[in-house]
Amino acid sequence: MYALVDCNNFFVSCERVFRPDLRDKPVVVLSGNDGCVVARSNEVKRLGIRMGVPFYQIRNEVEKYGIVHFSSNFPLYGDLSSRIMRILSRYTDDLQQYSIDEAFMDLSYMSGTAEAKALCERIRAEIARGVGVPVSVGIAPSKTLCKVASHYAKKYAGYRGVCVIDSEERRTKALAQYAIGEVWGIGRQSVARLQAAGIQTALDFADKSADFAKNMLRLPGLNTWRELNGEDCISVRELTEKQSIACTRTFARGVKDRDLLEQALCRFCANVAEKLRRQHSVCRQMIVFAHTSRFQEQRFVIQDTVTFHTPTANTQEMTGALLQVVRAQWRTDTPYKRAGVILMSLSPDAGVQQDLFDTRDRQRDNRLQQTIDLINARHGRRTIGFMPDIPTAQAAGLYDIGAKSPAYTTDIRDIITLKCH
DNA sequence: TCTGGGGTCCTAGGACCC
DNA sequence: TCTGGGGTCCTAGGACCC
Repeated sequence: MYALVDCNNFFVSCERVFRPDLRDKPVVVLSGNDGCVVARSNEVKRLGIRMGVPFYQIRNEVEKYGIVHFSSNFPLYGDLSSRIMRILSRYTDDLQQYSIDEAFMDLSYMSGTAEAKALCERIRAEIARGVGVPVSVGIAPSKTLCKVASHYAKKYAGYRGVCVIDSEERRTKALAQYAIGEVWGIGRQSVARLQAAGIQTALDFADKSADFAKNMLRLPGLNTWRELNGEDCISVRELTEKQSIACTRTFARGVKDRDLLEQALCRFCANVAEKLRRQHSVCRQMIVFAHTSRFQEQRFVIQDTVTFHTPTANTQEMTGALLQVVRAQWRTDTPYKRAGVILMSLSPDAGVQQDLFDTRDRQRDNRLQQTIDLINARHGRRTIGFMPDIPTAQAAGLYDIGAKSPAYTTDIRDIITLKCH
């Protein structure tokens, strides 16, 4: 038996924690450069504004209904998320965090679903009181059914935030009203194929044979089919050790200056390398890219995959390789709109295979890197680093973040002040 | 004019091995 | 003219997720 704890309209709810005046107002949170809508309050959902729609396309609605918008503030969301996860971890030995705003709790130690439901109601109240974010809970024997249950918990106020699927009758009733495209793991391509075969609801699919599911959608589809039929067979990888680490950005305006592009990429590189070291990994491959707008007819691309013979987590070494790529492929007068660094083929930093012909003094590199990390940990991020880097990305005009809320919980300068009279 | 970012898993096909 | 069988590993790309 699992419980899926899922935050309602997470980013919007985070903003509302410190802006209670917006609790019943229409609110959206936007992606980078205030490009697209990535979170909507219920009021906004009711207006029919779709997830992912470009913000400029809803200017009229924003004006008409007084929709309040925020640029995304990940330090805030990440911090509130970890507070919620900490609460959840007190009630299970096996907490599987699936994303920033949801986690599965293994509740098989509970005696029955009534007990589990009561516990989840308490957890829900504790999170509301301790963090201020509303959550919904779905309880069921498989993760896919938990997703279905949490959907109903959100949709119908009568559930008071906790919905349980614990009998054959409840399962079939829930799946019969559940559109196939809403099922976890069934995306657009799969929906098209299934609908062509006459399948409309989750129950239509669950009632077919295992062979049908496998032939239609391969192994992942078969697993979804099993889960819909109550079998627990999808595992969620622990979030702690990443398989790949990326930092990519779209620039508000095209970058035509090579120095500026190099500075931006070097900062991305410093970011990913830092994350890599924090999880005690090294990488063997690094993808570096920069390209022009994907909405333009003619596209120009800088892209290369660098392979490190000796896997590394050293910012200096990675930065050097990155600059070589940019300098080899750079075109003048090309407005690069998006760029990024992606690290792949990660492995633990203990037990790195040495290269007999390695020319770098890795022990020395590591001592320098550790010292830099130590200084930055003590005196703040990017107190020192490797050139080229940008002192402040905003100063360089690379991004638009006009409506970002303060870092209420992660920067002492942004802490709220209470005035008591 | 303006159109995000960061992940995972699976599969097919090629290179290579004996 | 005829041209094996059974594997592993790696990679690119697709599909999907939030």
